[in-house]
Amino acid sequence: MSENKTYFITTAIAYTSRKPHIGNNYEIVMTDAIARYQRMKGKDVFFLTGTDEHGQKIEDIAKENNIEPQIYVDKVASEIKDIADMLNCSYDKFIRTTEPYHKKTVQKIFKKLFEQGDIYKSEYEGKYCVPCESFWTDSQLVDGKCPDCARDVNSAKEEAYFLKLSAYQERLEQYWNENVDFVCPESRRNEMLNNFIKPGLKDLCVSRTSFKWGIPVDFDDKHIVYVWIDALSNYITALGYDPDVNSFSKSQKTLKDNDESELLKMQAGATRDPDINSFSKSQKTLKDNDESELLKMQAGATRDPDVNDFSKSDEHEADTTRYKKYWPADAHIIGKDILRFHTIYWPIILMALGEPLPKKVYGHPWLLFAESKMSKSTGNVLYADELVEKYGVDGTRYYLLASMPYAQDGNITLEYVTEIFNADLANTLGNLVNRTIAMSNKYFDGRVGDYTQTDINFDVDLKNLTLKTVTDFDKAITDFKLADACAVIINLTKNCNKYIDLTTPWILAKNEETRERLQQVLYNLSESIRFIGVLLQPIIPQTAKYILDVLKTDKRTLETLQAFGQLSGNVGTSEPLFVRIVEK
RNA sequence: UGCGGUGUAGAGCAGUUUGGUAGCUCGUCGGGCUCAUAACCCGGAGGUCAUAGGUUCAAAUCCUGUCGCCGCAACCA
Repeated sequence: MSENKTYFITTAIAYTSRKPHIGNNYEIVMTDAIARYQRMKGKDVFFLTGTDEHGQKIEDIAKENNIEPQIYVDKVASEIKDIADMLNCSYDKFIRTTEPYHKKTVQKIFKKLFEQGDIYKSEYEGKYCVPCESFWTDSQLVDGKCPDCARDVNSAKEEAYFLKLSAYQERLEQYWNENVDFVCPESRRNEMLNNFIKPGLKDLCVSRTSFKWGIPVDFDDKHIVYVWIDALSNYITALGYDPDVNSFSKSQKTLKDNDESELLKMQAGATRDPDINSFSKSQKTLKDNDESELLKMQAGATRDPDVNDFSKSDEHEADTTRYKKYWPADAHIIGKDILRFHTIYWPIILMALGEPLPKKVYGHPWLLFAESKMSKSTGNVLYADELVEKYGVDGTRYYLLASMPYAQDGNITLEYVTEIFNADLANTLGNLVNRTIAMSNKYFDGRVGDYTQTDINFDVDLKNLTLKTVTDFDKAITDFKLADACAVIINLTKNCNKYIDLTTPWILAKNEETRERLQQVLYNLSESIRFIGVLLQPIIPQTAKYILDVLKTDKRTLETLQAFGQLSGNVGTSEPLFVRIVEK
């Protein structure tokens, strides 16, 4: 196990056009589970999330509501952050693209790329719908007409800046070839490769003049930096990257390993407290965004400076220390729809800047509502707060993590969530903890005694499975297969339940001669439950803490799972972890 | 049309890389147990593995064709 090594993981930044639904929230929960696990492995983790707040759409929404875009995005960004907190996500920093340091750095990046010739001024040509004032691509047109208003479109030109992707074609291909696991899942990698890279890259339009709500190109301010350079750059601006400071001055030709980041490894000592977030987060339910809120904002047209407490690391990156320490990213966790931007455009932007490339990008699938895309207009949608209210934070987290496939779209309905909640959390896990703790108290006043190794098959099998679960879990979560990771734990839990039936402790309790055996049985169970509790920490942190608290153990690290038999002392008493939900 | 998926018991899925008696969860039926949250444990029923051919001693698994469904196709942030 590597110690004191950094691990930088990010979600995509969420677009602040509206309150996100549970399908949007899946990403941060998954990322949180990985981040928490990496902390358990002793990594110095930096977990970044945030919001993307610019663009035409937001400008339009703000106009419709007759408020300033900034007021609008403040509100939505705050909702997004509240949801992240509610779901107990242990991010280290929440970046907003409207923050001054981000804007300033993006302008510097744009300028640098322009000055070195990677960005050039040209004309954007496309189909233009005059009434809608929008450009469309051929593939967007519906029967050759504007997809919005179904009217005819004309060819039109607009002055714009372009990024020379074509110049980096070879280097990008080389990186892809030398890092076969740069993009996962594999099916998505093939899709990118066949559809975009192999046919050859076309230069990318990186500015707009059709709207104002964005970061102006500082040397040509009728142009606004279009989404790619603005949004993608968050991953480095959040760390304090500054193109004027030579962070990685040397060549980035060979990026296949992380020698450089090793060099930049943090000095000893600055490890993060893994429990810093586990319980203190607010469980407040979120108010629905209703119109009165918007009206209120219009009335008080000024921003409340206190509302904007977004950065847990209060200081806004004034230097590049953090950048040097954490970049390149170990993992970008993003939706499958934006893989292209993260696996083609983003690496090229970084190459142009002379910076190292991220090590891994995972394009996760979508969470569908009853087989169809979540959409507010059709009512096919669920929100995090509805689920948390019914299933609790951990019930919600568990469903998301346990039921999402690795490469294919997942599904959610209240029926499915209830099914999983009852089966895995209430019946299998909750009941196991409850019955075991109850027996410990009933038969031994909570004393677990000491570990006694036996040759009894039941004991040996349970112990072996318990130890194997640790490595299986590690493998699954390292591959980002959270559903497998959950299944591995539940499998152990089921086997613990079976162990109880095989060893029949209630019969052992009847005879004084079998009292010692009874103690062994309960010990083995409690110790296996300790393993379960430790491994559940990244998945359902509150419940895991509760379990470990009930066991009254401080053996909560991965190191304590290297050998079976470390539990000692007394256990406490337990309330049911999850109460079965009976629909009616 | 190109590319990538996908079609397995009532529902949701695994298995296909490295062919060898079809598996898991939920539901259902029967049994057991009573420490426990009407939970837990065991067993049964239920599948021509989309379809048509082919290779093979042997195919859900490899090859070819067909049909259905989904995603992506360069700027939809």
